[in-house]
Amino acid sequence: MWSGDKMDFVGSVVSGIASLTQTMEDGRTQMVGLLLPSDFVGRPGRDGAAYDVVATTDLVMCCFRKKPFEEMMNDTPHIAHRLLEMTLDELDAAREWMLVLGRKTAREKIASLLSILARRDVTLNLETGHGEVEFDLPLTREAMADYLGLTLETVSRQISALKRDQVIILEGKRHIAVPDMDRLMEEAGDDSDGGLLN
Amino acid sequence: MWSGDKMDFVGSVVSGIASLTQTMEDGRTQMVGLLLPSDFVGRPGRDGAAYDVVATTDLVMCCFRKKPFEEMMNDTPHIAHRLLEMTLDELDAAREWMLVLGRKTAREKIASLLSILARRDVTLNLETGHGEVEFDLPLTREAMADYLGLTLETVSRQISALKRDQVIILEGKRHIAVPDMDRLMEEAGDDSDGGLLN
DNA sequence: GGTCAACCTTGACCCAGATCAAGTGGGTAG
DNA sequence: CTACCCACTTGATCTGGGTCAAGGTTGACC
Repeated sequence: MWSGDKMDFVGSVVSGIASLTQTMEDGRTQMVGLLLPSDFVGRPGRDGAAYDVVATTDLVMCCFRKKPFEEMMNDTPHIAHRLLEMTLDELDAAREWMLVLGRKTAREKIASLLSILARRDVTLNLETGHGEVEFDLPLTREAMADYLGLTLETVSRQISALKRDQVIILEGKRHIAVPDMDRLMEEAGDDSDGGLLN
Repeated sequence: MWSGDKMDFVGSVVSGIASLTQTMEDGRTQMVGLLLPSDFVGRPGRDGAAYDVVATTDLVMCCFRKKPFEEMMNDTPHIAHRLLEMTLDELDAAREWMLVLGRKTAREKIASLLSILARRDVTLNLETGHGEVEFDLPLTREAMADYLGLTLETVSRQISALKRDQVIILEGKRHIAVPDMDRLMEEAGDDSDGGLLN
C-alpha cells in the first residue's frame, strides 16, 4: 500500500512483519516503523495512508472497515482508551528510534536493531538459557539499512564485525544467535537495564 | 525536569518553547520533541517523566494534577478523543523527523528545522507578504544541533552557507528572514506542497 | 545440469561532517 | 572602563560511513 492511497480500513497485525516507510522524491527512503504482531495500522480520521506499508514476510492482518470501526470507538470508550495506549507506546518507540538515528554509530545502530528483534523473540521463540537468544532476521540487509539510516554495505560490514567479535553468531545469512544479551545491549549503547518507566 | 523524576501532573504549553531530550550515559543527547504552544506534556498512566524536559525560552504552562485529569478523561470521552488526535499528530511529527535524522544532509536538516519554525510563525507572527516570513530562533545553535543530530559547529556553518546563498537573511544571530519560503522548502528536500493527508 | 536473479560480502577510495582549536562580539557585573 | 562569559563563527585536520565496483551464495526455473 502506497503513501497517498486511499485506505478505507484499519487493522492490526496478527502474524508476520510489515514496515512503514517514507520516501523522498530522489528515492532516499527511511523506515519509520516496524509493524510487529499486535501493532495497529491506519489512523482513524484520515482517508489515505500517510506512509508506504510493505509486508516484509508473509503477513496476516485483522482488518475493519473504517466507518464501523470509528462508530465502535465512539460507543466503547474502552477501545479508544486502548488505542491511545498503543499510540503512546508507538510514540515512545519512535522517540527511542530518533536517538538511534541521530546519535548512534553504525555498530550501535545494528546492535540496537538486533536487541529489539531479540527481545521480541525472547517472549515468542526459543530461549535457550540465561542470556542466550536466537532468532531469524525478518529483514533483508537493505530493509535494515532503511530502518537504520545506513547503506546496505555498511549493514553487511557491521554485521560481519559483530560476528568477528563474537557478539553474535551467524548461521546462514539470516539466523542469528546471541550468546550474551548483556553484551549486545552494551554494544547498542543502551542503558544496561533498558528500563522503561511503568 | 529530568528523565525518571516522578511527575504527578500533566499539562499543556501556553506560551514559550520547551524541548524533550534523551541522553546516553556518555553524554550524547538527542532532542526527540519540540514542545510548542498547545502541545501536551506528560503521559496519562505513567508515573515518571520518560525524557528530560527543558524550557528553552520563558514558558507558561497550564497544568493539571494527574489523578483528577485521568478521572476527567474517563468521564468525558471528548477529552480522550482529543488527546488521541494530538498523540497521533505527535507520532506523525516524530516519524517525519525520523526521515530528517536518517536520510537528510546537514543543509537539508537545517532547512527542515527552519521550515518548521517558519511555518509555525506564519500563523502567529509577522507575515510580510506572499512567500516572505521572518521570526526569531527560539533555540541556541547547540539545541538545534541536538535536534538535528549534528554538532553545533556544523549547524553554524550551514546557517552561514544558507545566508551566503541568500536562502535566509540574518539580522543578529537569532533573527531570521526568509525571502522565499518555496526556496527554503526546496532546500529542505520536502515535497513542495508539504501536503498532509486529511 | 545450466542460467538467472536475488541477496549478500568485501575491497578501494572519497567526502560530509566530526573534532580540535582559535578567535569574535555583545552583554553584564564589578 | 575593564574583565569576563557565553553564544557563536571560522579554520585545519581527521575519520566513519558512503560510493563504486567486483565477486560469492543460494534457490528457482528450464
